[in-house]
Amino acid sequence: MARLSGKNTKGKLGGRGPLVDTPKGSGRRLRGALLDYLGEQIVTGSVAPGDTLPGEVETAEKLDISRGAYREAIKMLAAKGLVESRPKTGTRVLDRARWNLLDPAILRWAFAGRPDAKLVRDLFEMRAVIEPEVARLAAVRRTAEQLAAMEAALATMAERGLGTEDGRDADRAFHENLLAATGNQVMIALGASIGAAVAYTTIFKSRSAGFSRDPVPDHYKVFRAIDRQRPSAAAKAMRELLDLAHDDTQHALSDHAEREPAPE
Amino acid sequence: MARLSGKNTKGKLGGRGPLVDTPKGSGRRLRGALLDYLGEQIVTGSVAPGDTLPGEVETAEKLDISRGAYREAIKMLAAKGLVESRPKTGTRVLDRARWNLLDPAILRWAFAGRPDAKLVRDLFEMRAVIEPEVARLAAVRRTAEQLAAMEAALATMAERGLGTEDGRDADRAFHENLLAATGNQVMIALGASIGAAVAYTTIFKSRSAGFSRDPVPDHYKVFRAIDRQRPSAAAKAMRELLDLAHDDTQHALSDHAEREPAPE
DNA sequence: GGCTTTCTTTAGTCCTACAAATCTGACTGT
DNA sequence: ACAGTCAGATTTGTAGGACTAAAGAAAGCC
Repeated sequence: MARLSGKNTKGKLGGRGPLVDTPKGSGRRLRGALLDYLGEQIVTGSVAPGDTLPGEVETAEKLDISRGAYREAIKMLAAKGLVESRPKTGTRVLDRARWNLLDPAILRWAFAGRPDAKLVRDLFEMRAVIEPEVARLAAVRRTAEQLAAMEAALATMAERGLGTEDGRDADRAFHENLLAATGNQVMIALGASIGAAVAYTTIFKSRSAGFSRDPVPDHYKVFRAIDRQRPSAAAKAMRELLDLAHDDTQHALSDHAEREPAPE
Repeated sequence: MARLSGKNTKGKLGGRGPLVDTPKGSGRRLRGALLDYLGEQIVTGSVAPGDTLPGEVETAEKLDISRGAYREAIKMLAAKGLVESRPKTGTRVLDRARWNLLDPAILRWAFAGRPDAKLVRDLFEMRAVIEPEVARLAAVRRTAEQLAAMEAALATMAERGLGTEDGRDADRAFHENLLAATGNQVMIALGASIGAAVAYTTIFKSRSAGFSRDPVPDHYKVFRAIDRQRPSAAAKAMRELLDLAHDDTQHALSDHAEREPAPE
């Protein structure tokens, strides 16, 4: 029993009310909300690596949820490598190096607030390394179905534009089929993560600069090279596409954040 | 795999028997064992994507553990994208495409039994794409400390050989410092996952062929190029290193498994 | 002074009960 | 006959309690 809801001045998770504003008996995916809350706190740095979270009982009471729900959320964080729990010691945030950074949820949390410029740069650097090779492989291994799907996606992109939800979905579909065409599970998994992460930053692109550039020609170049089974041409076209996308994103980011002077 | 009786004929989780042989009240990291058990079952394909696991109460009773512990294990699987739970519907195994394949635990489960030849090939393909670029970046960005650490690791490798635990640790340390030298979080995370996965297959290499090749010269070539800040030379040396490692691994795998005729 | 033992804190496990979600199928109104 | 709605059944979700085991810290012993 003993549901104390007024002690808001203690640990890192400090003073806030109930996690979801639903009164108390309406349990609406409580653990999910808690997970997002904690995950974001950790990934954005509100609780730093090395810190130990307050005890389970304490936190559960403060957030007004059951200990079981809290534990399940913590276990999911542990599964992603964000925290580690041991008796007596408590639950502590692990070092960033041990985080499962490619986990889509972690990337989502990382981009929940303002995007971290360094992370965006690292992601694009990774993209620049793998995506041309993805295109190269796809040019050799693609099936007719994948080719057709890419063409269809391209058509939708051209018709709707990247300003619309449908257009962005088509963009994603294009890249997904491209990845699938490699037939490489690892690249598919990695590409999906990175693609999702980059998609979060696309929102900034659309907000700040308003898509001054038409992305369809670049994509079409890639598509045509893959259609004609020209590996090197596909890789080259993809490099160009990425360069342009990177430029746009950097522009958008620097427009959005004068306060972050690129810590290098 | 004698722990829980042979094959799963009845339910998907088949057999019975306590998960850990500790006598029921001695809770020795119960959830961890359960997690490994379930994860391996899923990743190795004993329960196929689309299947729904038996109910929580039923399974918990059968495995002789509490429902809470079982739920926590399931939630960790869910955090890795392996399963999804919904009321009434139950918990179902997600499609492979939604798995977080880069998660170290998933890779560990994948290599728990005999290595999947296709996965090994995909991993090496990915390595071949990113590691030369990692070396290229490291050649430009490496610090003096990282250089020293790599040299020390190299010395240990030369002294102890890859047949020893120390030698393998040094190998890992070499690659870790190489990754760190890129300064790219994403590459560090990905490299760590892939490196760990490849390390599992190294066991097969050492078992079957007995390391006919001395790996130190290849590594030293990479090191020297990075020391002298020659990006292209570093990338080239890394490509050669990977080619040799790939050859060795393929050899060892085909020695070990005549039954798998490369499904391509 | 160094080693061992006990103490105490905290996560780990278990249990029971109830709430919420959601699929199924019967029921009702048109 | 058909569609929409509602009750029932089933399964996960949440709650809150008690107890166990691990592990650091302090007391005690040699």
